[in-house]
Amino acid sequence: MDQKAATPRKRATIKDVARLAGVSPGTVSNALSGKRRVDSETQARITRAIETLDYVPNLAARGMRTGRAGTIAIFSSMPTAVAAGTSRLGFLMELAASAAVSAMESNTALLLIPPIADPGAALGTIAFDGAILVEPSANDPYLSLLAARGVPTVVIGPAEPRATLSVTLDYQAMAGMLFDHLAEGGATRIPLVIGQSPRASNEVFRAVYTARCAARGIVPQVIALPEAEGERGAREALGTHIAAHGPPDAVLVPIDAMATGVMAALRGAGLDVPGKVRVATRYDGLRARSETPPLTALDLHLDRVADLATRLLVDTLETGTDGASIAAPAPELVVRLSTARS
Amino acid sequence: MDQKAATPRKRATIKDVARLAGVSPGTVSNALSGKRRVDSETQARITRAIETLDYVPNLAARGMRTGRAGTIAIFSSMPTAVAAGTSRLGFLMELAASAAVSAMESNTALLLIPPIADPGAALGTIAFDGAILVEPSANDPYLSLLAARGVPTVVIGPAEPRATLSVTLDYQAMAGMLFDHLAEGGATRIPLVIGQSPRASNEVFRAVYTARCAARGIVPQVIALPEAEGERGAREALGTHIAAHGPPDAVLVPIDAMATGVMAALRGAGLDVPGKVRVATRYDGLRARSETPPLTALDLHLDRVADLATRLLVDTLETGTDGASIAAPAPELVVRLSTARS
DNA sequence: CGTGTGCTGTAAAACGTTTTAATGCACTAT
DNA sequence: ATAGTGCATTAAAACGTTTTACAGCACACG
Repeated sequence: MDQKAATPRKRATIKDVARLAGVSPGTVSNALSGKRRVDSETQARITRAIETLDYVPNLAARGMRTGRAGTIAIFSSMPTAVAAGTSRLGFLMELAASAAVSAMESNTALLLIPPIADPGAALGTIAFDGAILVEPSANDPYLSLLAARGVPTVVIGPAEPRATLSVTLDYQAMAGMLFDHLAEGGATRIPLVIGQSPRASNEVFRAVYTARCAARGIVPQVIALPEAEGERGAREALGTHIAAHGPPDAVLVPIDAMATGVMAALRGAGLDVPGKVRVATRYDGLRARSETPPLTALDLHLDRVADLATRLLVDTLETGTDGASIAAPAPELVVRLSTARS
Repeated sequence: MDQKAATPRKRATIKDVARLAGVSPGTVSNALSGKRRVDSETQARITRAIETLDYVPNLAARGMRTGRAGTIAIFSSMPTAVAAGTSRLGFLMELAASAAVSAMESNTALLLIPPIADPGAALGTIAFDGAILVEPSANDPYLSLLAARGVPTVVIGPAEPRATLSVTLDYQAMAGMLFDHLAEGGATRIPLVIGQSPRASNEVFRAVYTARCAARGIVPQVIALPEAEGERGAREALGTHIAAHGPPDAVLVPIDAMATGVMAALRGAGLDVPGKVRVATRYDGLRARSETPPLTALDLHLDRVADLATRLLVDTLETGTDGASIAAPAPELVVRLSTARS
């Protein structure tokens, strides 16, 4: 039964095809790419030759000539890789999955680049024509590296002055929707639990939060802590906060890892959700949904966001035009049990 | 402020480096790859030249010479792309995320290949050295295509005679663990809701199920339906089943989309989970966890599975040795509310 | 002295495409 | 007739590496 390993025949090249079809390699190339007309009769001979020889073009050679790799890369910056962990990964993966199919529709393949220790060195190892950068932080190392290498890059995230291409997420709207939803039940004690790093997301949420608090005449309670402490940090911080200031009516906690901590703290304090306290977070991912009760969150339409980003990128690559900035579709509130009306 | 677009300087080539360092291109190549010794003093001159010229190797050219693309691709076969949808996607993405970091550790990038309409054509468009194929179906088109192209492929899934490389998932163990867990409460009416396509997963689950039913002297109730009907199909099928045969004690429903349908049917019939009926599914993903109540499932250790597969693949690529088959780590039961003891 | 033997280095030949400039060739318009 | 105009095709030059075969040189060994 052991089939002898088929002779490792050298793969047919474009020259072989040309010879068999009785034309020059150049003509075969044109027939393949459609860059110039070739007579329909020779066209036919060529396709026949391709079939019989089972020819498949050598992409490295083509790439060398054209200077294109036929791939785009999706990055998540995330210097503190480990801390962010699965939750952030879900966000990225949702984008990646959609980007992959959009890219494929444009005859481009998607490279999934995990957070890496030495971006500078690694970038030289990977061939790609353009990049999608997900929620870069304040002054992200990737952004400068990619710019330095002259790689067209579309940023998914906050409006980023350094980026020529972007699909901008409206953190303002997100914060507003979540806050209003929590406040509309008449809540007056609504702490904001948030990361303290200088990401746009943190800053905007904080700003909107304080503004709306002021508008409603309720006193803001900002609990900022390092992202790295995530779940545990949020649990402890909210615990001591409750001890000091008494129980809240609601909690706005954009980062889902922290939301888990918040839920634990509330359970610990014997505060029923949503009975006593209503809770909402930002990203409607695995984490928000597997909480008990599941958390109200935002549908950010990440599939469409990824699709927009990918199309923008490949368009730019193809036309060579200069950048553009597209707004992401408006987020939608997904009301779950954690904010159910009593 | 508007910085004039930097002159689009042509990128430095290895020749430029050679010239500046006063050596031949060949020597630079050797210095870079370490394939041959080069004098430490010239080595130093070369690295200096590389830095001042900001040289970064042209990967297409290198790839053409070496015949290596520096990438591996991860595929999910899934001809019926849409039907499978998000749930299956989660499974794939979990693998992909881990594979991406493992690959990167081996200086390889991971291509995320979505299900595509015309695999045969598309494969010629993408450059990769090896492939990871996730749960290929009975006679998967990809498997033959990849084999025909001579691309080393590791299969994650059932033991697959056609594959020389694989990380095998133990469906037998999975089915056994889930069944025993459901049966151990003394349940005697335990329908199996399952897909009817000839995937190994379906077949093994069915076989184990009937065997264990026989062992316990309980009568098997197999409800097989097309995967494509997924959630809705399972809901309707279980509904009519209950009408005909009365309520079950437990339901074993490996495919998570169908599990959602099963939960709906049970709710419809007024059967409390886990009070009246206990339910378990296979993949512990978004879907299982966001069910109410969340479903007992299996932790398949997909991160380790992906890591094994990736390492196996790059090892094979590097050493050129022949295939091997590795067993995936044993699955672990994750007991959730859907099978809580009353 | 003559001959082997390491050690660094080089020149030049690939690798398989795409692209550029040129070549016929058949027409049409003058 | 002559010149001009497309059109389909071709020959050959790139593209930037790696690799192969060879050369020089110093040194040790007989």
